[in-house]
Amino acid sequence: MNQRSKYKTSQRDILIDYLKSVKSDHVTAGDVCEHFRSCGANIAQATVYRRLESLVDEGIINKYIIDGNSPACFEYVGENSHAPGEACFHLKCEKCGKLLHLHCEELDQIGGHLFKEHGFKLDPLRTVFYGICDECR
Amino acid sequence: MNQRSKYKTSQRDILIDYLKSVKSDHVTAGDVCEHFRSCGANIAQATVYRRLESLVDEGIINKYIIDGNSPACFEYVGENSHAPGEACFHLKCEKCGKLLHLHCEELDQIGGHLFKEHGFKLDPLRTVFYGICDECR
DNA sequence: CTAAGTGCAAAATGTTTGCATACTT
DNA sequence: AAGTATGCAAACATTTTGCACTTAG
Repeated sequence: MNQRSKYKTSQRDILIDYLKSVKSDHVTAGDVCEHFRSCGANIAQATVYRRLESLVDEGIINKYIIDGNSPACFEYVGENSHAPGEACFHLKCEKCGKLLHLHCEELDQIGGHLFKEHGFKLDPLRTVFYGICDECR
Repeated sequence: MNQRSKYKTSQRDILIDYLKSVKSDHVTAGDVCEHFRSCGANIAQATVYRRLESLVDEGIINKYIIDGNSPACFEYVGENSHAPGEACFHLKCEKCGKLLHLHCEELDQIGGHLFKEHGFKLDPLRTVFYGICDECR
């Protein structure tokens, strides 16, 4: 953690551009590598993982760990970001595997509650709610 | 999923006994293997993983995926269980790594809210809240 | 020039699988 | 006897690492 990039390399730029271009889609490190392989941008897998990690630390992208055995996924959230309003909750259906994004005022409050009552500063970006979605019931 | 055990084997019993004996502690599959290795109970790693998975499906133990890169951990919750009152929330500190258990009325309501407003049936056993704990701030 | 980033291939980690054998029912 | 579980080792998938080389500042 806290491994922010210090040099501006072409690989870093290309990576950001790609993430920006698929904005709001969640892509895995594998997806990114695959994309670069197919479009001829030769960026090593290790670099993808390393840069992805540092971009997370810089707040340019978010990392979501949806479930232990599938790869983590990443999402562009903006270079001048940390706009707290942008954060959305993630609901993962245990049945169909779908990942739902949810903006909800009321849910926002649980962060405040956890903080005030339990001294716990919730990180909505890392937190995923598991359950069964509407369609699957 | 849904791979409940059909035969009652000695390995299954020994596994349950062990999980019961460390009740309320979270142990990883690795911990379990290690324990069996050191105490002479020769149970293969594959069996540990297979039985752990089926015990989860039977509701005898719970599985928590704390974060993508560390192993999942398991906790005994009882053979005649599924007592809904037992469910507690899990808070994971991203800094010190501590895993906190939390019983909270108010939090219980978010399940109801998600269900009524968003048609999502929350599974509190699988859901882990990430953030920074009291001590680490 | 120096610190940081890159690519490659190899290692590490946690979990799953194929298959022959052994155990439950 | 039929069906399931076990043990072993090998396979997997994702992510990390070591090291020589290149690049940005």
